[in-house]
Amino acid sequence: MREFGGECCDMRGLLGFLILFLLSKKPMHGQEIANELAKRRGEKPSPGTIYPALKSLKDLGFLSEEKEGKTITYGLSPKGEKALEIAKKRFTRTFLGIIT
Amino acid sequence: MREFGGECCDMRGLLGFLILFLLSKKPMHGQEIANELAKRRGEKPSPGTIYPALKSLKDLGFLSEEKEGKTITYGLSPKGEKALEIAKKRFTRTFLGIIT
DNA sequence: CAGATCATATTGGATGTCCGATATATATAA
DNA sequence: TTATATATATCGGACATCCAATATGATCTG
Repeated sequence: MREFGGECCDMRGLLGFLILFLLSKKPMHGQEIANELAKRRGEKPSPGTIYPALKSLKDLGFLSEEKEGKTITYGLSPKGEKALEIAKKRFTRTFLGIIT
Repeated sequence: MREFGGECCDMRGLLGFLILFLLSKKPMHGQEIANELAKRRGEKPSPGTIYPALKSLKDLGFLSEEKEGKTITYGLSPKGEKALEIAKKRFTRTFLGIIT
């Protein structure tokens, strides 16, 4: 049970969900997202984590992107917003009562 | 990204955490825990999921148990309560703002 | 134009998570 | 006693997650 062995409570499986949530607050590019996740998690996700995650979300049609020079600013597509709402409901039902 | 492919938002990596939380509310045996998880998740975890998870938590010294016939009622040990508090803090910091 | 820096991207692999199938033990029913 | 149901337990393996290392491309500075 990895989440209590010292690296308690990582976000296994919920990374995409967290990214969608963060992007719903404010459009960001990859590094900004990584930094924002670092604040929450305590550790900055590696490039090999963040970019494949973004690619997956993009492939699912959940992201809008705007390229400007070397940076790509991501936001939520309408499909992404819808997916986030559904995911939020499930997340809330599953973890209800834990956050007090 | 499995959590949006149709089986959105499973609890990957947070199963042990959820079990500790449930047991902090009320001591339960394996099947009760599985049923309680079913309510939250929508799907009942299989025996191959729930019992290894309980074993891990037990091996970590987080559970107290009381055997009575064929059922084993689990509760939290002092060590388990402490671990839950720490895990709750991390969870809250990570997912703050998502549950509205 | 080099050289440095930053953002993005890919890939290989170690590890973790969870399920299905199966097995054991206890209790209940016929 | 035999059959059935329920709770617990284990094992093998499919799949997912995430990181480290590395590579690509753009921007800036000397």
